[in-house]
Formats: sequence, structure tokens, C-alpha cells
Amino acid sequence: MTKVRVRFAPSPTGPLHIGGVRTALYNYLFAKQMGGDFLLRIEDTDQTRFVPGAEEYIIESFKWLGLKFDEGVGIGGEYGPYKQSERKAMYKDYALELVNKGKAYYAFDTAEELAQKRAEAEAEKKNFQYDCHTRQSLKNSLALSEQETQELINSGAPFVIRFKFEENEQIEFDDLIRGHISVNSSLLDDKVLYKSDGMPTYHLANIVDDHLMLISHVIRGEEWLPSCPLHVSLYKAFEWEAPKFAHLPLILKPDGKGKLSKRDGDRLGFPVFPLEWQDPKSNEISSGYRESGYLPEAVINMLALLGWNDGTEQELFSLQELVDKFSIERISKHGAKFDMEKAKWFNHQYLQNVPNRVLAEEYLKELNAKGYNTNIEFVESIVALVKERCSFAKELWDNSDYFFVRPSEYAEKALKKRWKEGTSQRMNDIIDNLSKIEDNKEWGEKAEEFLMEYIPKNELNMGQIMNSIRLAIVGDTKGVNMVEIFKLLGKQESLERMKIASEKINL
RNA sequence: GCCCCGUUCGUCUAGUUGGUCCAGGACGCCAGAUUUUCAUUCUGGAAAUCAGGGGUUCAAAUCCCCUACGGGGUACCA
Repeated sequence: MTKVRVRFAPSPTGPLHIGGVRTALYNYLFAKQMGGDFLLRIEDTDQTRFVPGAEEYIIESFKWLGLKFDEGVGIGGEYGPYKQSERKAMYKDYALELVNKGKAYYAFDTAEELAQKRAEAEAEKKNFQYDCHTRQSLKNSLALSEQETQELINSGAPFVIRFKFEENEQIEFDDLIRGHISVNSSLLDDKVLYKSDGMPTYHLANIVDDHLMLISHVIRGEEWLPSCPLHVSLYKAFEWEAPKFAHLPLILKPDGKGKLSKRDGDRLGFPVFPLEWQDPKSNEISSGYRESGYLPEAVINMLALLGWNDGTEQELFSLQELVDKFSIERISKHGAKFDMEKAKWFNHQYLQNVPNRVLAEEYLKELNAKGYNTNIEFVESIVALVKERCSFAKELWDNSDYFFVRPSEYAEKALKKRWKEGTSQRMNDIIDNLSKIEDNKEWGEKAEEFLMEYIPKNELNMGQIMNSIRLAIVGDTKGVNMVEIFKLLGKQESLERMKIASEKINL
């Protein structure tokens, strides 16, 4: 059996779409499971759509995700170059080979002429197609005499080379996900293989490169399924063995219809791209998973499960587990709507596994940037307490700001519920009593002990008093266990805040 | 329009060769418990007449056909 070699082949026309990331991931998982190679090829045959920075973006994205290529752009390898623009010279010979074999032909119709044909057809609610029914009436080497053709070429007239589909032939192939597919060739149009600018189209380049690079499996998005019969026919025309095909379902937008687009992310508030991207022309910024606080492991896990599962109820998989358990047969056939709530849940799961120290170091930087001077041990103990209530590291602050700042105001709702007539006086009495506790490490426990005794003794309501204290110290009804707050804040600060509240609210 | 692919809870899906599926899990939602609060966590609940209609069969989410709907394609773009 030949070695498994798969490729991810994006075109550098902008940031990498999350659907593309999933395609790459599935390629990676399959390759690694089979002990094969995973290559990165850049398909930049359309020079008009080139976007500066896109290629670097793609490479950086995979670096962040932790998916390593074995071969390709940025790595090298013995089947290079891996950028199609650098392979430009070789494609023409292959196109000509097909012409010589009678499998392709020259076409001299200009873009304008074809556009007009299409417009005419559309006016009649029909569809113009360059195919076996129309090609004899168009300007090409099939309709023209050999001499006319030669003269046109010699005169330097621009031409393209088109694939010539045979008439009424069943083109059959098997898709690893969808099974057997059969299409009649008469329905297919004679796709351009070689453009007038001297570049191949995707169709030609991808077949030639996959063949030369010994690609064994083509795993790509469903949008390629309609042109797969052409690809299969090309392999046949070249008399090459075709790779196996697997066409992945698309990722759809969460609401409404259609495939997930760049706009949906910004509209619905979740990233569509792995990394933040600024469009070089419009300067428009699109958010990225990395910048939004997602962990790469969570993104990978989430994406892997969007259209695939291992048949058990397991949902959390490490990359290695995915490699071990992945199977193309278990990929679903239909598109999947992106679910941002589930994405969030995945991140929550993974965030809990990040060591407190690591999170604390990150958080400390954020605190320093905010102007708070503190130490790593203190931050680490805070992280340990509030981590589980966060889905993202950036939520740490909202869940623990009170450890660093005194409340500047008291939440209105909480105030109404937790601070009644006479509470200030009660608070003052409690402060007096707590002041008597020795200021050391045990002060928090001692304070609790005191309150557990004091509250019932004075026939007070436990919740009411504890929550008044919480309101005084935190400024809201949120926060971790009161004793933990006492401990971390220390006696002085805790009592100070209670005093301030008692004076400020004064009820 | 034409071609291709698809269609199980709101969402992601399980359901491999038809029977133990009056359809299971997860996210989300709702309720209860725990927590002196909020969040977390735990327990429970609602939630798909398996797109609809015809077959085949003793038996169909599972096989066949039709319809509807959804998606993709229909460029000298990938």
C-alpha cells in the first residue's frame, strides 16, 4: 500500500476561514493516524486575488493551533516548490499534453464574448454553458480549421485551453464520505484548464500537483464536489491514478441560512478566523479565536466534533486522542451550524486544566497593565478560587476585581435587599468585635468563628448579615466564599471596607 | 433554470448489517439541591410522531420511490 500523503491547499486571498481550519484538521488527523505526511501547498494561481500577508497568516495560524506540517511552504521538502506561482512554468506542458491527446482544446473566445453569451442566455432564463452542445459554434480549435487555429496562435491571440468532455459518458467515482457518485458528461462544461495569463486554473494545477506530490487522499470542502467529475476525468486523461476523495460538509452560519461567512462572526459576536486579521486594504479588523481568549486545544476539540464523533459519548479529546480515534467514515454528510455556546463550553473545560500558576502569570501581567502592583502568590490563590467560574482567562478580572479595588459604589439591587434600616449600626458593632481578633494568618477563620456565634446569639439572620458584609466588601452580591475573601484581603482592608460602607450607606 | 449533495430534540449529534428506539448523549433552556450571595457543581425536567407522502416487510429512523425543504456548484475564483 502506498504511503498516505494529504495536503491542505489554501489560496492566499485573505485570512483562513474556520471551515478551512477544520478541513486542515481532518487532513492532519487522518495523515497522522495513518503514519502519513501532511503538506501545505499554497494555491496562488489567481494573481488578481492575492492578498499580502495571507500566506504568513496561514502559517502562523497553524503554529498557534499546534498542527505541524511535514512538508510544504515554509518547511520545504523534496516535492517542491509548494507554491503554485513558483511552479508556473511546468503547467503549460501538461495542458498541451492534453491538447495533443485530443482531451483538451484551444479556445479564443474573449471574456467579453462569453459574458455576452451568458447574458443572452439569462435573458431567456437559460444557462449558457461552454460544453459539448455549444462548443462547435464557438471560437476554438475544435470548430476552427487547423490552419485557422495555428494562425491565431502565431498571431499572438490570447487563448485558453479547455478540457473536452466526451459526450454522454457516465463519470463515476467513490467519495469516502458520500459513497458512489455518478454524473453524465454531457451535463458538464468544458472548464478552462490554462488561462490566457499563462497560469493554470485550480483544476489543472491541483491535479498536476497532487500527482507530482504523490498525494494519496484529497480531503476538501464540499464546494469541490461538483468539480470532482472534472478532476476524475483529468486523471483519466493523463492516465494517472487518481487519489481517493473525501468531501467534507460545510460549516453553516448559526442563524438563518448558508455557509458561515466573515460577516456572520462580527454580526453574531464570535470569531470566524483563528487569528485576528486586519484587511490591508480596508483596514477592517476581524476577530480571531486567539485574541478572543480561546485555547488552541479547545478550538481543535470543538472543530473536530463539528461534523465528527467517535460513536461514544466522549466529547473531550486531546489532539493525540483525535489522531487515534479519527475516521473518515464517521464524518457526517450534512452541514453543521456553528454553535458559539458550545464553543464557549469547550473553552471552559480546557481552561480548568490550565495550571493556576500559568493563568496567574498571565493575569498578573494584565493587573500590572491596569496599574495594580501585586505578587504572583496572591494572584495564584485568587486564580485558584475563581477559575472555575470563568470560560475565558479574560473573565478573571470580572470575577476577582474586588480583590484589587474597593467598591466605588454599591449595586442598587443588592443594596435594597441586603442593607436595611439599622444595618450600619449592626455593622459597626461587628467591626468593633472583629477588630479584637489578632491580625495573623488565622484571622479569617477566627472572624468566621466569631460570626457563627454572634449571629445566632443576637437572633440575627445568617444570610442577611453575611450578605451585608459581602456587599460592603465586594460592592455586589457576587464573589467567592466570604471567609476566603477575608483571608486574602486581610483584616485591615476587610474592616476598612466595612467601615466605609457603614458610613457611606448609613442606614 | 440545470447538476450534485443532504434532511433525527433550538443546536451538535448517537442510532454501523431493519426488531431490545413510544429514539440516547452533549450544549443551551427550565426546576430543585448544595453554596450565608453570585457563579460553579450536582440531580431532575421539557425538548425530535426520526422533513412529508407512498411502498417493501411479521417488523423501518434504518431498504425503495416521489414530493418538499436546505446546502453547494454552475467564472480565464479558489
